[in-house]
Amino acid sequence: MFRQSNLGERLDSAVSCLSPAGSAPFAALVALEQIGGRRSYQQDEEIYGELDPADCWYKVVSGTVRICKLLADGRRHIAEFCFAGDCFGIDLGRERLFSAEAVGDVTVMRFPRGATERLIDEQPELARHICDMALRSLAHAQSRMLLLGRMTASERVAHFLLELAERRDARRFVDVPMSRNDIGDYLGLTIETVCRVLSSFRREGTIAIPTPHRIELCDRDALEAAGEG
Amino acid sequence: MFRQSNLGERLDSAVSCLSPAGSAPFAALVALEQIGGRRSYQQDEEIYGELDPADCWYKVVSGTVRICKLLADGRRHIAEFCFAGDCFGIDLGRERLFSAEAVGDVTVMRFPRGATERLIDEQPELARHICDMALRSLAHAQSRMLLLGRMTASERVAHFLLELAERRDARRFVDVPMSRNDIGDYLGLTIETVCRVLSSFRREGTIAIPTPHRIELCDRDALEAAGEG
DNA sequence: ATGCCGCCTTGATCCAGGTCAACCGCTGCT
DNA sequence: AGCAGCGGTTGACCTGGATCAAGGCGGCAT
Repeated sequence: MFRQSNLGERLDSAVSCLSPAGSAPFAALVALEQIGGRRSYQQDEEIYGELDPADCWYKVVSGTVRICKLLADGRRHIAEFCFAGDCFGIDLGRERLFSAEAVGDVTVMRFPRGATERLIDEQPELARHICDMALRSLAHAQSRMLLLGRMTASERVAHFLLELAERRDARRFVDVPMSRNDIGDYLGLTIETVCRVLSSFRREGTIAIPTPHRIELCDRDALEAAGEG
Repeated sequence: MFRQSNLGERLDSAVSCLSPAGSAPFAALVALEQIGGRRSYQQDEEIYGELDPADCWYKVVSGTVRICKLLADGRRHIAEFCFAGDCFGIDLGRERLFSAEAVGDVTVMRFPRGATERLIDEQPELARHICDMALRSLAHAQSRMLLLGRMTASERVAHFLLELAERRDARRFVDVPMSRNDIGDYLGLTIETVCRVLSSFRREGTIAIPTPHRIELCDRDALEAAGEG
């Protein structure tokens, strides 16, 4: 639908972190690059917090970002992980509803909202592209709702590993930049349950865990079977 | 941001069922109405099924629609309920990932996808409006993920009642067109748990249940407290 | 090197919500 | 009227995953 751009990076995401269609029109993307500024964050540094003004959006250059929310009683929910090429922080309201934090060291491009809206007015194709990304994210959010609402712990973890492998273009060895705690909060499980499921997959020979942050998919079929009834 | 339209109906939704911003530009909406056709469905009739071609989208005129997915083993997940004014079936792919069914008797407007895309090309403002709707739905999907991933049964049901009241503009008496089963599949609970939580709210005087499909919110504060820690 | 600290892993126990089952009450059919 | 069927409600019991607790292990500072 859209002409292939040579900027190379995808405009991925999901819920205020939009997922990639094809590529946006070349001219629009070049113009976008003009208004963005580069910025880096250390491990666990906050990129923005809940209730901060939502006056800009971001694209991950390198590293991993988590989009999350903390409830009053300490429960935490991670809405999304964003990897290199993914966009996040595209919100409608004036204030952030979620916070964004660096999982490891992270570099991002930062785009002011005002300039982007002006750009959209000049280049209507851009609106269509963002619309596309939003709809794609919506579909992703849908499948996550299904996962959170109706899937068992094993199904969630299997699904997570496969998603991770796909999004990071990994065939056999997947590196897992986030902590077990982060995984738990992303999947609606506790850290202990995540560990136990991973261990049981390992015992069954489905995966190997050379280090906690590197997982080998030994039997992808078994994983896919575990990921969906 | 957008001029108020006098078409009266909102373009609501969430995940392939988009939520309302303000109103789209008048001219664009008038043009939209031109290409739509009206159609009615009986209770539990399928409007479209999974894997059907996604060649059109819909707007609810009257009644309630459920957007859902059935897993192989019979587990069902309801992604969204759509009420009068809400849009649904705006998908990116060629095939439906979810099905849409009439909760009760339903009347919808049906819009061909091709004609809509041509209209968007002519009226770029429309793309921006759809983008807006998609982002709004994304925010809604986010909060549902939090609910499904991290909230207790009581919190889910309280949240559901408040959401229902708000979306249907009800102050004290909320009518509940869907079955307990539908509610369970929407909230990631069983029918029995939904019943039990409703009964416990009733026992505490938070709500009254004159009929199964009509609920009185007697103590909204208590409900709001139950809906969020 | 050594000791501390944070993250991961594993085991033991608990409980919220699922499962199974009975029954109620309404509706529609004979 | 009588009865069958279906959705809703309630009770008894079970279980998957949470919670609580105890190490293990690697990295880093002293």
